[in-house]
Amino acid sequence: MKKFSRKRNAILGALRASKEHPTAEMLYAQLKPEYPDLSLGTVYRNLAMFKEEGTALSVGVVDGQERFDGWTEPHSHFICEGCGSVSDIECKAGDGLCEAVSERFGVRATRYELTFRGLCAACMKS
Amino acid sequence: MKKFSRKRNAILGALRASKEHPTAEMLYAQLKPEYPDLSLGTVYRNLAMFKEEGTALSVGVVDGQERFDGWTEPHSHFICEGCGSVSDIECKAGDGLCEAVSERFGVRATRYELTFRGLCAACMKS
DNA sequence: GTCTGTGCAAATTGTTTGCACGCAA
DNA sequence: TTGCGTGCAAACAATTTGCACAGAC
Repeated sequence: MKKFSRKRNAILGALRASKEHPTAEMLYAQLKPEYPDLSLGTVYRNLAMFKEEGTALSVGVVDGQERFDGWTEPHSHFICEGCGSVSDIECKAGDGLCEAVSERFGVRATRYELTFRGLCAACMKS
Repeated sequence: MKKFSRKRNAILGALRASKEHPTAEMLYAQLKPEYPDLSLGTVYRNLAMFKEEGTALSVGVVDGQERFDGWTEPHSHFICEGCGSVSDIECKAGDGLCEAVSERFGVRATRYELTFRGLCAACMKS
């Protein structure tokens, strides 16, 4: 039976409140002041749990660190190759895409990720 | 000035010949018999170089290991969450997508990745 | 009291790097 | 001969894990 935990709650809250698609370290750094005895391992453990149960999802690994997203509605992402920032992209391009792929390739595709790469507005200036 | 190297050539050849979107370790294991003095570091170094110059590209990190692709024409991927296999998906969905995203979000999107996830045919049976 | 959640630090693992030597130009 | 390419092993860094204790039920 899964029990309540104040820290787990705080981690999920911080993840959902963030728009920067944070890494485990970012969440840890952000929560550490309020929870001085928080441990990085706990952040990793809970993020893995969220991902497993679908409460959160992974945007992928950017510059060697996994980025997480607390917004689970279908949407796309833009990753800046200059500064590594990740932002949301509204893009309702592909309803029925999974069905089409599943049928055509003999698999069961349950979801897809559409990720754009390039330079963000800030990095375009430099 | 960049010089020719027999091993680099072999690595690129093996990558291009493979359909399994191999990891650095997979390529190393495959080439080791023919090149007994091949080193894993060399495989990593050359893959990084290929990625940098656009000769090859990264499919992303699957189960903690980066998967590479020697086929650089635009196409999509299917990743099986059961066995971690990666396969190509023909999908010419989005011409003009980058332009649309760039304009709408004020960034310069130069490419995008469309990745499906689910279960492959083999894993569906179990 | 029982059993899940956590801190802590050590262990693991994919990847990178420094250095001396090998090989292409 | 010049200098890039490589083997090797050590270094690194993100993540995982074992264990004893804390906190939720």
